[in-house]
Amino acid sequence: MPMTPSPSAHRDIPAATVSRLPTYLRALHSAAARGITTVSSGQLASAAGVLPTQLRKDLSHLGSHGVRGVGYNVARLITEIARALGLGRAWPVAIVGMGNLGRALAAYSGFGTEGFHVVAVLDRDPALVGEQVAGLTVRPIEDLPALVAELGIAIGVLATPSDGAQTAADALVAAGVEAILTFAPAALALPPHVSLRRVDLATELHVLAFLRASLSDLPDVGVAG
Amino acid sequence: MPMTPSPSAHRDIPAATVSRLPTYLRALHSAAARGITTVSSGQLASAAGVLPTQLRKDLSHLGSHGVRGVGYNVARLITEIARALGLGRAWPVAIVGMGNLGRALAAYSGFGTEGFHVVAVLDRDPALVGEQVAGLTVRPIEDLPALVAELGIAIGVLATPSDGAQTAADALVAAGVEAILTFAPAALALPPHVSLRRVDLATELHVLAFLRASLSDLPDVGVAG
DNA sequence: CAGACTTTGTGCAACGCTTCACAAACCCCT
DNA sequence: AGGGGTTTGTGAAGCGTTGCACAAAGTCTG
Repeated sequence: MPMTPSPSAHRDIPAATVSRLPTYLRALHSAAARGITTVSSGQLASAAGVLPTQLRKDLSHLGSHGVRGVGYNVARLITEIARALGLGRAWPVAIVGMGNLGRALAAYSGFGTEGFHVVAVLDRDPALVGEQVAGLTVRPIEDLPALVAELGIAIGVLATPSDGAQTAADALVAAGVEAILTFAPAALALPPHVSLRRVDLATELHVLAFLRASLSDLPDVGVAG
Repeated sequence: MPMTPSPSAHRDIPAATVSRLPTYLRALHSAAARGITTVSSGQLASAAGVLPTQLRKDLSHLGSHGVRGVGYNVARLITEIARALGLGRAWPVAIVGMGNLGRALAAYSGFGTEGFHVVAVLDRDPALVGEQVAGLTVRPIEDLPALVAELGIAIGVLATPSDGAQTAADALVAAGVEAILTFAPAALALPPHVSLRRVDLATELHVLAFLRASLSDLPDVGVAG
């Protein structure tokens, strides 16, 4: 079995590790921009807000190797992480739902790096169709199959209200999109081969309220000034 | 203060459970709105997208008790979860950074439920100060201490670019805010008593790219129609 | 009132992730 | 060339979370 002997650490990267790799990548880009060519696990870890041990264990899953006594080559590590994450190709993104959040996401600069590009914005509301948002014309949902085929859209972002989320998700899946990022606080039913990622702003606030409230319960902390 | 002896399961609720409670709460509100007064763990779990066992274990940390053979009383469970999360009081929120994202968050309806209210919006840029956003006047960062004292602000939301995030966070902490939700993709250094929660949109896209890419690597899935 | 049925609550095992401790490997200086 | 210092890579322990299996507890029917 060939199986590409050395650089085949593709799979079996723990999910927790994957979710930290983008942070490492950002810190590495920042270091490279400052002309730094080598970093130790301690430096990189503190830039990323994790422990050095965790960074090293994370990196060990990549098959990437640092140099003992020296550290990691910044440029090489950037390449390794980018490859592990599947970057290095273009990732055309479509955003469905052009309310406040959808507009902000369309204009958000964080969505325009590392190969991610918003190439289509859509809305169900005919009143919004045809408007210009972040340099793009708002299209109706019915255009999705054509847009996906034409632009190679690989990721769909749902910024619709909760009630429209399932319908919009179904439309994305029907059009061939297999990765969805949703901001709608609703449980979506999707085929198993579609990857889903949820960002729930209300939940984050609730968790913070819980943390803050249990803080106040504590006997002697944070009361006196 | 009486201290309410029996229902004091406040602390030692697992973090994973806390992060699911808001979802349950939302499903319960939806059920209540439809006139449903009793739900089984199976029904509620499927509405929330988790397994019934997990729902029951989560709920067991609340001290709340359902009725065997019947299920949970919707109204009572709403009260129990809300109390566990520290809801039932007002949570004034301040948003720092009035770029695209900050504006969208200020107008986002999901931030206006369950006692959460955006009561102040701020920006470092003098050109933005004085503008109206979502019915509020943009204030300069220097006003934070006065606003926190006056409005009882308990939660700060950071929607600034990465470079300004640490400064803005310091200003929030100095003003007395002890819970921060940040959208800036930067590692923040904060005093240990301040609760921090990060939402990183770029990371979510990267993770999706990884999931999508490993999907394509798979031998025989999703290729043929 | 008894027995069948339903649904909750929970001890326990399995799993994954994090952290520690330490050996292996490399550089640099003399 | 050798020794000291530094940093990586990883086995193993510790911890929290998930999922299972089953007993306990309640309702409903005859």
